[in-house]
Amino acid sequence: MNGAAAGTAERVMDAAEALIQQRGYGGFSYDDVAQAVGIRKPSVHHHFRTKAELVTELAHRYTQRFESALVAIDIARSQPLARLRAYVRLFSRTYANDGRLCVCGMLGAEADALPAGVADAVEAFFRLNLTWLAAAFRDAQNARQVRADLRAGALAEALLAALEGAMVVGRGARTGGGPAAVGKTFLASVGA
Amino acid sequence: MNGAAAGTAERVMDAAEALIQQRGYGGFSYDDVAQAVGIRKPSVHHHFRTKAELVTELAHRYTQRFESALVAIDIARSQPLARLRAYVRLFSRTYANDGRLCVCGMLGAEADALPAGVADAVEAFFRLNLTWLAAAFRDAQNARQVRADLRAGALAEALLAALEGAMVVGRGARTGGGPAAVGKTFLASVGA
DNA sequence: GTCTATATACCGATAGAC
DNA sequence: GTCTATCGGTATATAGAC
Repeated sequence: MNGAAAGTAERVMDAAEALIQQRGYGGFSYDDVAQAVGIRKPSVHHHFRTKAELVTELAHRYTQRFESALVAIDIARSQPLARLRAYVRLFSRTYANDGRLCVCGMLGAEADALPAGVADAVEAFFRLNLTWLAAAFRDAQNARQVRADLRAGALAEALLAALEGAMVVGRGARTGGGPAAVGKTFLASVGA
Repeated sequence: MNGAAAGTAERVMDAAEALIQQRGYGGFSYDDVAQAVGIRKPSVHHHFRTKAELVTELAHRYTQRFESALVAIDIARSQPLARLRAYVRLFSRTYANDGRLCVCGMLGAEADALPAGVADAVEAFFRLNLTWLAAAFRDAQNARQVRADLRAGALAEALLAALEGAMVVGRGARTGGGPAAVGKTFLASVGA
C-alpha cells in the first residue's frame, strides 16, 4: 500500500517492456532496467525477485491492456471489417513507436529460451488474439464483407502472422510499409 | 587447404545456425557451439575470431543457399503460382524441423542488438526475397493467376511477413498450422 | 525502499604449450 | 588445429546496513 513503491514497480515494467521490444528477453539485464529507471540493480530485485517473474508479470499486463483495446474496438465499431482495420492499427501504432516489436512477438521468437512462466503468458496472448480474430472474421463473413470460402480460424492465424511478421521483416529489411501496409494488403485480398 | 579444418568450420556454422534458429543471437555462446561440435571454446575462436564474424558468415551462407533454392524453383516450375507454392515450402520445411525459425527472421527480430555486419547480412537476405517474390507475383498477375488490383511489391512484402510471422506465432501459441497453413491461406486469398 | 558490497556463474576473447 | 589456463567484463541474485 505504498504509492511510491507501486509507482516504481510500474516504471520498472515500463522500462523492461521497452527493452524487450527493442532487444528481446536475452538482450536486456537488470542493470539496463535500473539505469533506465534511475535506481540501482538490487532495488529492481526488491520489486521483482527474478527476471522470469518480472517478464511474466509484464506479459500479463501487456495481454490485459490488449484485451481492453479489443473490448474498446468491439464497442466503438459495429462493422466487422472496421473492427479488423482497427485491430491492424493496434500493431501499426506499436511499430510506429521507434520500430518497437510486439512484446509477445519478440518473446514468441525466443520461445525456446524462455522460462516456463513467460512462455505460458506468451501463449495466452496469442490465444486471446486468435480467438478474437476468428470471431471478427466470422462476423465479417456473415456480413458479406469477407469472402466466405476460407475458414475464419485460418484467416485469423494468417492476419496475426502477417502483422507480427511485418514488424520482423520491417526491422530486418530496414524498409517496407510495416504492419500498416501488410494489414491493408491482407484485408484487401480477403475482401468480398 | 586442410580438409579437416574446413570440415570443422562447417560444423561450427551448422551448430551455430541451429542454435540461432532455436534461441537467437543473444541466446547462444561459444561454449554452446563448442559442446555441440565436440571441441573446446578456443578452437571455435580459431575458426571464427569473433561471434559477429561467425554469425555474419553464417547469414551469408544461409542467404546463398536460399538463392540457390530460388534459382532451382525458377528452373523446375514454369507456372508462376506453382513457384509461389514452392516458395512457401521453403519456409514450411524449415519450420517442420523441430519448429526452427528462419535464421534471418530470428535475427531480424533482434536487429537492434546485432553487430553492424550481421544486420547488413540480414538486410541482404530480405531484399533478395522481396525482389524474387515481387517478380513472381508480377508474373502470376500477368498469367492471370493472381488478382491484379494489388501491387506486386505489396503482395511480396505481405507473403514474406506472413511466413516469417507464422513461425513466430506458431512457436508462441504452441498451436496452429505454421507457415504451411498460413501460406496456403494467403495464396488462396490472392488467387484470381 | 534503496543502497553498497559481494557471491557465483557465465560471457567473449587471448596467451601460449603441444 | 586443438588444447589448458586465464583475463576482464557482465549476468542474475543475495546479504545486510541505512
